[in-house]
Amino acid sequence: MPELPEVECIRRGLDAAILGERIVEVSVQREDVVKAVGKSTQSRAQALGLNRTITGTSRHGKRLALLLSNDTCIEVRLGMSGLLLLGDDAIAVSAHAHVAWRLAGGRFLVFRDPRRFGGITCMTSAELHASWERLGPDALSVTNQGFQAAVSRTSRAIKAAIMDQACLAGVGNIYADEALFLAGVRPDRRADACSRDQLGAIAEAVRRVLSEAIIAGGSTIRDYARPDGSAGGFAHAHRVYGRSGLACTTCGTTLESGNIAQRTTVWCPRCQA
DNA sequence: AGGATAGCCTGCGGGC
DNA sequence: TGCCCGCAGGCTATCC
Repeated sequence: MPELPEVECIRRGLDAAILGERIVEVSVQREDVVKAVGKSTQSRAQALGLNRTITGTSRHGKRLALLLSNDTCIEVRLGMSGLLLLGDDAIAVSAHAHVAWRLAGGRFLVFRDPRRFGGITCMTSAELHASWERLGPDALSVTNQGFQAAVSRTSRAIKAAIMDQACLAGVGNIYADEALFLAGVRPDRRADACSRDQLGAIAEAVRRVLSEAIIAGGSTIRDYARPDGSAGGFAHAHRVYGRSGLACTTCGTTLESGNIAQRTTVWCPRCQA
C-alpha cells in the first residue's frame, strides 16, 4: 500500500535506473487509467512520452512524476495497489499492466495497478506545479510551524486531518497510526484541541516514521514492491498498525481498535492521551 | 463551506 | 475442497 515512503523508494529506484533513457514505444491496455489536463495539441502517445527522453523524477506526498524532454510530465498516482516496474517484455503483458513504455535500451517500464485506484495524468510542468500546489506541505520535510498551520484549525479528528492530502501530503492509514502512537496522541482527539507541544510531537513523529520507512525500503503489506520487484522491509517494524488486540510494545497494554475517519485505527489506550 | 459519507475495484483470508 | 462474504484503502463526488 504505497504511502510516501513507498513512493519515494520507487522514485529513487527509477532515478537510478532510467534517467537519460528515451521512450520508443507506448502501449495503453486500459484507456481509463490515463488522463490529460489542459488543451494540449499533442497526441496521447506524445503526452505519454513517445520519443521523449526521461530527464528526471519528482515527488510530492504520494504523487510521483516522470519529467521528460519537451516539457512533458507524467504524473503517477499509485492508489493502493499501483506499482511502476522495470523489466523485460514479459512484465509489459502481465495481468493489470495498464500502460507500458518501451525504452531505447530494450527494457520496459510498466504501470501495474490491479485495483485501479491509481492513475496517470499527462501535463506540462506548469500544470504539474499547479496541481501539487493544491496539496498540503510534503510530510517528509514539513516544519513544525508548517504542520501546525496546516492542521490546527480544523475540528476534525487529528488522524483525519493528517491523512487529508490537502492539509498534509503523504500520510495514509498506516503511518498515521504509527506517528500518532510515537507522538502519544489519541487518533480521535480533535485537531483543534491538540496542544502546541502535541502538534510538535506529531510533526516530529511523522517525519521520523516516514524517514525510517524509507531507510527500510518501504512497508510491504500485500501489494507493494520496488521497481525491481523486491519487497520492502518496514512492515515488521510497525508498532500499532495491524496489531489490534496485541500488547503495546511500550507498556504491554492491549491495543484497541476502532473506526476513525472511515479507516481502521489502532492505538494504545495508555500511551496515547 | 467544512465535514461526513458512499463508492470505485480486485485479491485474499476466514468461515462454513 | 470450494464458495461466499467481508475487508483492505486513496481519492473523488455528493450530500448535509
